[in-house]
Amino acid sequence: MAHMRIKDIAAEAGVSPATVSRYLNNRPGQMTEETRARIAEVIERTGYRPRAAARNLRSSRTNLIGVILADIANPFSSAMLEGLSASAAARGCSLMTAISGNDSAKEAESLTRLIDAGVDGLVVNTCGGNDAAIAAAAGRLPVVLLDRGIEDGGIDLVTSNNRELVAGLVDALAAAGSERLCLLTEASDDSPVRRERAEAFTDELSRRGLAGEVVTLTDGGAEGISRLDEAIRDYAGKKLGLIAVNGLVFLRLTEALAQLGPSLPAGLKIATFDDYPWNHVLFGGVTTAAQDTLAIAERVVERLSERIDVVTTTVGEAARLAPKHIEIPGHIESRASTSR
Amino acid sequence: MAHMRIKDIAAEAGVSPATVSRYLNNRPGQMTEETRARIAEVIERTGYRPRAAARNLRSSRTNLIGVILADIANPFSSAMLEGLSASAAARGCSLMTAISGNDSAKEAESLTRLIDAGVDGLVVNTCGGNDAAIAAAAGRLPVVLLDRGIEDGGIDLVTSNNRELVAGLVDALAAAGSERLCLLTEASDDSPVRRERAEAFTDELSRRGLAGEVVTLTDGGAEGISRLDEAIRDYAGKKLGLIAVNGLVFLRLTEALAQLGPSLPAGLKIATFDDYPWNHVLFGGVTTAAQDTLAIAERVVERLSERIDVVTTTVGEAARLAPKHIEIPGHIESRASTSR
DNA sequence: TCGGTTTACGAAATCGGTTTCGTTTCAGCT
DNA sequence: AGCTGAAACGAAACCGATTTCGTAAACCGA
Repeated sequence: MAHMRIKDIAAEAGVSPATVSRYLNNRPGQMTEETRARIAEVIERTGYRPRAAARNLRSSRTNLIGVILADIANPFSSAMLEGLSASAAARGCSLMTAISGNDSAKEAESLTRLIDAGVDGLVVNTCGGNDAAIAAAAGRLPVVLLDRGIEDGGIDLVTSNNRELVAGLVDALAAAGSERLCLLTEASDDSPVRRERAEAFTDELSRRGLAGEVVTLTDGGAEGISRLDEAIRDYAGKKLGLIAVNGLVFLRLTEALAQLGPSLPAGLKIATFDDYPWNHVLFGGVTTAAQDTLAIAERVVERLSERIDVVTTTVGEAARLAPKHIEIPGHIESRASTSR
Repeated sequence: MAHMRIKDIAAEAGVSPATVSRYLNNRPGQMTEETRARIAEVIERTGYRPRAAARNLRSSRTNLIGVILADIANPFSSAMLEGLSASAAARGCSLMTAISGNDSAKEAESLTRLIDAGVDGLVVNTCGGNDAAIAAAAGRLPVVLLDRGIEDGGIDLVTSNNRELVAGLVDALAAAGSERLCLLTEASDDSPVRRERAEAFTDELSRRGLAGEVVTLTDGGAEGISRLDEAIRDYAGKKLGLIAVNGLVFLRLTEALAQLGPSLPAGLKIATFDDYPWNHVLFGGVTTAAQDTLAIAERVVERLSERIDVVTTTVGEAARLAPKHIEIPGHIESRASTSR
């Protein structure tokens, strides 16, 4: 037979389609061990697979999770995607992905495209500029924000414990003898993550009575680099410690320092966020605040599943889950760049 | 109204559901400019969005493209994903992604999960071990292989023009004065890509009358590195040139060379495949065979779309498209590591 | 003016599952 | 035996679009 339908299976097994459906979804309406076995045998023998579209239509459930990522070039994002994929698969769900490439318009378009496709829930690593649209989406279906929140609040958010990680890096630099610290950021990146890290940084400095500041590199290589040189010169002889607020800033920092020579100027210590592969290699190893991407992904999917279950179970508007900010601890990889 | 259905729109516009459907899919059966406008107005006003599941069921088309990636940590893969996402979106399709993590079992599972979900076609960057399953899948729906072919053949394959890229790297090294060349590979990687590059490498050497060989690093850091040291020592004083067969091998090479100092031993030249971000930084810039990931992605989606159209259009088994191997030219980024 | 095509559109079947609402059967209890 | 309640299952409605088929009106050339 070209295409088996549930009624064919039912006929073959001598039961009704309803019973086969119950079997497929192992529903509470129990069935005899014998009929169960008979249906199983027929399905096994014929290699029958239920048509997802039909199932989706009637049950208005797709087992699809939409994922919108801001920047897949960022290893954080790709690690996240792998984690999400695994966690979703473990729950029998597939991922529909869209990449916004840090373009708000594309992000908005992805939002509607995924919702129109009927995803059960949405994971959004927003690039910003769509707070209203995201809030609206969250009103229509479960949404969990990944790494970057939106102003509104009211939506679940899963991030690393940035304050702790910042403290860890400051620790490492201080222990390595740095007397003044700079947190390097980029002008173009005004994300909540960057802001949170910057705040935590200044808080941490004042808590410890350390000198330092947040240095924003303007975009466009040359200017940013000269700005950096300046910062380094300013502190020359004062045991400077640098923290790159993310992996991209760290790369730019590396390029800038390259002209000063392959190893760090005496007394200069470096640390960075995001555990990129090259962190093991550059400067003989850079001390890194590593995020636990797998754990983050797992929590995101877990949380989303909870919400999806609530939506499909609850009748009224009661029993809503209160929005949470879930923080996943990361850890510090101490490497050569902060050895004494 | 809670959920608008097409019949509601039809009633509101004073036409039949069939006409609204024609409007939604702008079908050949033309309609009056006036009714078109009336329908458009109602849809606009009500914010109606057709239910994808219903549409999928009836038309047995989902506008979904399944993507299975072997290793998302590889920047090649993430760049590819971004390209695929963009190309698919341009055709009104969404991506369903699965990450096999180079695990054959997961790949097989992803294969059936995506097919069951009803994707219109499949892009597979296989990790190997599922040739039969993939060939079977290709018999049931359009499949395009990405970067890695399978033995069978008979399935479309899109790759870079590896032979040309190998020749380009050999060129660069020869021009930089290298007298003996090594292509560094890893034992665990027995992919067709690696084999093709290795073949092209030896062909190219003999064509030019250059000395050299393929060196396979055994896996597990220590042993691989000692093997590399050996290779380097063997050729000491003979102007050695090294080519890393891919970005991961290059990273390991870098670690191994780190103990020899931050800059290259005199006379040692290096080049690598895959334009990773750190290639700009390490050794002051590494000459790289860069693949045109965007072009590859575009061709993959284009080819898949062709096949999908053929499937949904053609009645009989006639008019099949012959399988093709499409090669996309890349280019060589000359950097400091191969300057004279 | 009249047969023959198009064109614009509607009625109803259809896609293939799930879900609701019975109905039958049978064990357990009085 | 008669009653009750639960367990096992079937009949038929249903999800919301698309698609086929048919028809009335408009158009067109002779």
